[in-house]
Formats: sequence, C-alpha cells, structure tokens
Amino acid sequence: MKKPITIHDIAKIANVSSATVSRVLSNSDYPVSKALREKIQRIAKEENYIPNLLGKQLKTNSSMTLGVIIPSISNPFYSSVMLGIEEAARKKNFHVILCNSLQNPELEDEYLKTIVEKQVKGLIISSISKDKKLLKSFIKTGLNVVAMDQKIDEENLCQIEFDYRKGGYLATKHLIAKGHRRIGYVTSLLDRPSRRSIFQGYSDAMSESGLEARIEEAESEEVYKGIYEFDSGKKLTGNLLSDPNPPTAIFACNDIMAFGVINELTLRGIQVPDDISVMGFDGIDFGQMIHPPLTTIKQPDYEMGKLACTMLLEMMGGDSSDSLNIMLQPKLVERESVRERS
Amino acid sequence: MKKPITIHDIAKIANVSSATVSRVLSNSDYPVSKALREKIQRIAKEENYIPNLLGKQLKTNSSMTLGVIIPSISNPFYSSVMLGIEEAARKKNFHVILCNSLQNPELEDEYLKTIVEKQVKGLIISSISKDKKLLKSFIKTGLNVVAMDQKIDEENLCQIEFDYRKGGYLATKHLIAKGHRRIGYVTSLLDRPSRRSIFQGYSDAMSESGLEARIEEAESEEVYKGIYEFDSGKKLTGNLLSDPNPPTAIFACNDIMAFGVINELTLRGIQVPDDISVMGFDGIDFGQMIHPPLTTIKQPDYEMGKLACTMLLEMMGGDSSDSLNIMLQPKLVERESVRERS
DNA sequence: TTGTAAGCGTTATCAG
DNA sequence: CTGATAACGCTTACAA
Repeated sequence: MKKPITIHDIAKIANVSSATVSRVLSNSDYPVSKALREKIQRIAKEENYIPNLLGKQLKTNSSMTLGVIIPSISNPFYSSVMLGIEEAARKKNFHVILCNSLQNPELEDEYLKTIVEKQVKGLIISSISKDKKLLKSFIKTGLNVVAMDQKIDEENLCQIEFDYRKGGYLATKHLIAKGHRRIGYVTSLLDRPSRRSIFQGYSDAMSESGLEARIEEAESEEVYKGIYEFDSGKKLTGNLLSDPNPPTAIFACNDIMAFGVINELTLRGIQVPDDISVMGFDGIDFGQMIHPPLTTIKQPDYEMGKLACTMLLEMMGGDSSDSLNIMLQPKLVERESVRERS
Repeated sequence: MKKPITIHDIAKIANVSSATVSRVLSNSDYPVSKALREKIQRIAKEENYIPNLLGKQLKTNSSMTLGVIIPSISNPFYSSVMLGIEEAARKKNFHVILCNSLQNPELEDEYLKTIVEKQVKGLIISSISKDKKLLKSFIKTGLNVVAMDQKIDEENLCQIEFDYRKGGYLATKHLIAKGHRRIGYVTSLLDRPSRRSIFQGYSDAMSESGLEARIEEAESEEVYKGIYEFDSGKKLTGNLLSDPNPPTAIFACNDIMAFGVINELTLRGIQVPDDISVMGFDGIDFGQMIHPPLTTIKQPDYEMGKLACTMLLEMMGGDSSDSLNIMLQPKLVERESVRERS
C-alpha cells in the first residue's frame, strides 16, 4: 500500500515541471507542445496515475458533489426521485450524497451541516424541518438549493412544487363525477404542508358540491416505514366503516395507505370497486400490481428528480440566477379501483 | 458571498497561532489551556466558523465518505439495503455516495474510478461487471471493499453473501411439502450467479423428489424498472399456462415477478392459492400488501446493508484485517399465497 | 511553450 | 502549553 503517485512524481520522471503535467492531465486548454503532452500522458498511464481530486477541489473550491436530503429512500416515491437526480448528476460528472432525514429535523440539520463542511455547493432537499433556520443561513452564504416537494419561504432558491391541492381536488372531483356522495378521506398526520394541501383540495371539492367532508387522520408518525402507512390505512378504514352510514368511496393521501384501505376492505368481504371505490395518491409503480389496479393521482417522481437536478446544476453554473419556481401538475391515472356509483 | 472564515482568521482575532486554533477546533486531545480553548470556541461561534473538510481530508488522507454501487435504487430490495448502510454510516459520521450502475458494467467502472479519485476509501458494491478487473486493481491499491449480494473471486475483501441456492431449495421444498408435484419456475434472465443459484436450489429440490423441473426464463434484460419484471412475470405465467398439464404451483425468482404471476392468474379467473399456489423470493414489504399476501423467502435487506457497512467501517479501522465471508441464511415467510394441494 | 512559486485550509512536526 | 513552519496534491498567476 505504497503512496499513490502524484503529478510531481510524473513531472520528475518526464523531466518537466509539475505545472506542465497539471496542464495536460487536467485537460486544460492551456497550450502544451504535442510531444510533451503525449509523453506525459504515456507516463501517467504507465504509472497508473490516479488524480487526487481533493487537491484539485481544495484549490478550485468546487467539489463536484451534490447533496440530497429526503425523508426516506425506502419510500418508492423518493427512490424514483433519487434515480432521476442521479441520472442528471452523472451526465455532468457529479456525485450524489444521499441523506435520509427519517422525518427527524435534528438529523436533517446535522446532515446539512456536514455536507456544507464537505464543501458541497449544491443541495436538493425535501425538508421536514419547521423553521428551516439553518438551511436559510446556508443559502445566504452561497449554498445552491433546490427545494422539492415541501415549500420553503425564502428568496434565492429554486422550488419544484407539486400542486397537491389541485391533486386532492382532482381526485375528489373524479369520485364525485362517478356519483359518489359520501367520500371518506384517510390521511397520515397532517403535519406537513403537502399533506394539508391534499386535504384542502379534498375539502374544497366536497364543499363545492355541498358534500360533507369525512376525514380520518392517523395519530402519530412512526419512523418512516412503508408498512406503517399500510397498517395505518387499514386502521383508519376500520374507523370509517364503523360509521352507521359508511362512505361509498375512500380517498387516501398516498398509494401505500390506499393499499391498506383496499386490503382491509377485501378482508372484510367488501368488494373494491363494486361495493366501495378507492383512490390513491402518488402513482408509484406498485399501484399497477395490486388487485384491483389502483386509480390514483400521479406525481412525476423520476422527472421531478431529473428536473430538480438539472435546475440545480444550472444554478451552480451561475448563468441566470433567476430563482425559478416550478409547479408540477397532477394527473389523474384511471385504473380499476374506482367505479360508477349506480 | 464573501470568503468563508478559516482557522487563520480566527487565530488572528484571538491573537494566537492557527495551530492552536486547529487543536481546539478539531477536538484534538492535544493540551490547550482552558482559557484559550474557550476563547477560541467563542470566537469560532461568533464568526460562524465552518471547517473546510477538504483541507483536513487532503492533509489526513481520509474522506469520511463511503461509496455504494448497486444496480438500481428503485428496486425496493436495494433501497432497504441502502437505508441500512446509511444508518450505520451516519453513526460513525460517514456520508454515502450512491451510484446506480443500472446493470451497465461501463457505468460501474466509471463510478468506481471517480469515487477512488475522490479519495473514497471504502466501498460497498453489488457488482454486475463480468471480470471485475478494475475493482480488483483498486483493492490491490488499498480500497476497502465489501461485496454484497454478488460474489467476487478475490482475497482481501469482505463478502456478504446470501444463500440463494438454499433459498430456492427451501421454497421448492415447501411447495413439495404442501403436496405440489408440478411446480413451475419463472425467472429473469439467468445471467447472474445469484439467479442461477436460486434456480439451482429449485432444480435440486425437484430432482431430489423425482420431480421434473419446468422453467420459464425471461428473454432479455431491460434497464431495471420494477414494472418490467412484473410484466415479465405475467408473460411467463402465460407460457406456463399454455401447457396442456399446467403446474399447480409457481415459484418466481423475485417478489415483483411473483406479483406479475398472481396478477395474470387472477385476471384469467384462476384463484390464488385455491387453484394455483404462488411463491416469491426477496421478502419486500409490498408482499404483505397484495392479495393474497405473498408467501416468500426473506432476504434480510436492511440488516444486510447495516452489516455490510459495519464490516466496512471496521475494516477501514484497520484492526483485524481478516477478510470475513459471511453467508446470510434465507428464511421462509409463510403468508397466504400457498396452500395445501388436496 | 515551459517553469517557478504561491497558495487553497488543514494538520503535524518540531522547537520553544 | 504554544507557535512557526512544512507539508497534503493540485492549479494558476507571473516570469522566462
């Protein structure tokens, strides 16, 4: 495990200065004679030269690394987002550090801090922190940030939002159009703006049609684990069903929860969609794999990640630093878990 | 966006040398008088000092960053693994760079190279490259590697294997014990050792009981996307069903494919498990969410990631560099997609 | 076209 | 206990 070879070693072997070596090996456009250039390249190859990017980065103050902070990679929505981010990053030779905040604001801040210390200059974040104080302070000192999924009140950053309210509205409207009047809404704890917005859309659509909202909210938030939301969906469905006059359609705040709803219904011998219709929210792939295939609202996850990363890289390129604010639109995906109320 | 403050700036303010500042701010155990220590800490806080880890890393030749190369994060198995890795890494203040090789050996090598250039000293990899030449060469020059999931023939690295063969064997035996005699096996392309091993287990169990193997193999591999394997499961099921004497049980090489099998069966009016039993492999959470809940072989994904990372960190600690080789055991998870053949 | 030398921000060695 | 000072590996004025 001897010391790796540096440009100085190569310089010595080639009888040139390390400056010249640097110039050719870093693909600078600085003029170097063809003879020397080839000689140096040959030697570098022979000696198995591996550049030490830390040196370069320290000097140039640029780390070619992006940070991503999300609640949990085990949520299929975020893993799609991540795939999109990484795809876009790779094309520009950036690496991506993945941080799961696990719904824990302290963890989020800790990651934020260490990432900045590593001189990461670009961050994509779906923040769950309340005040976002630390994040805002880093933005002020030059960190480039694209906020995703959860809104941040602050200038100087790009935001990629998703129109959750409209999504909730669209879903509910669809149910109403199918003739449903008693529509229940099951949701995780309404502690995040995104979740409140979906609920808002639901409420708006209901009251617009003179219908009464009927909501079941999960009590507390466990550490993010898919199966937790599934169970939660089952439980809340039970609550809804205990009503003397239960709903004919159930709308869930995300697909996994909707799986729980369908599961509970099926277990109780209630047919979906014949007896009760079910509607999800997210549009993860698994929705197509269950029975019946889930009608849902699609969030463009992969595209969202790709877009976020492209915007971030552009921002860091520093061209037009007009901090954009993009609102992605929901799309209704009709499959087979909703049907006309006869 | 003025220049961030360094230990030198602090030294100047405090009227001490930067050496002293470094000693207190890096939590070195080097003795510094209490008075100075507190003064420096106070100033650091006041000035909002953010250490530049690049400088430190360059000096100490250690990057506190790990690399992870996996086929695709959108596969729920790997996202659980990743969650486990990150959990273990965080506890030791390491960050994790995520690289999706997308089943592409060239991408894998490219990542490998750039990661090493970034002075990442530890790597967890589920390699899909054939020769693994580059990887082996890096191991020789001191890269610490934990190979996961896919075996690598080489000394000097830890491996966390999973007993795929036994898993396949266990699953098949279970089906046989339930009275099944015609058991079909549907699988993705048998191009990886892990997949061949599962198939081997299946074959072994079948021939051991004097039963005839019946395999359907997907033709080619698409870029990794969950829905592809699902469709593939559907299609192969169709093939199996076209047999004049179709199987009474179908075993799939992974859970998602099993979802496809169940879906196709259900669509054709064939009851699972009443008419045909279905068995999966992986044990992802979604298996519990479909109907009927999938009987499957559990790979300890999250634990695998955690273990891999712990081992890697230990290796890098450099204590006992005995390169372990751990074989994780499969576990049968009985749910409701398999039933006794009457 | 090439070389010299001064850093980038940190730690580590050595002397005081 | 504290302070100079020399690295770490690289880039980049500036000089030649």
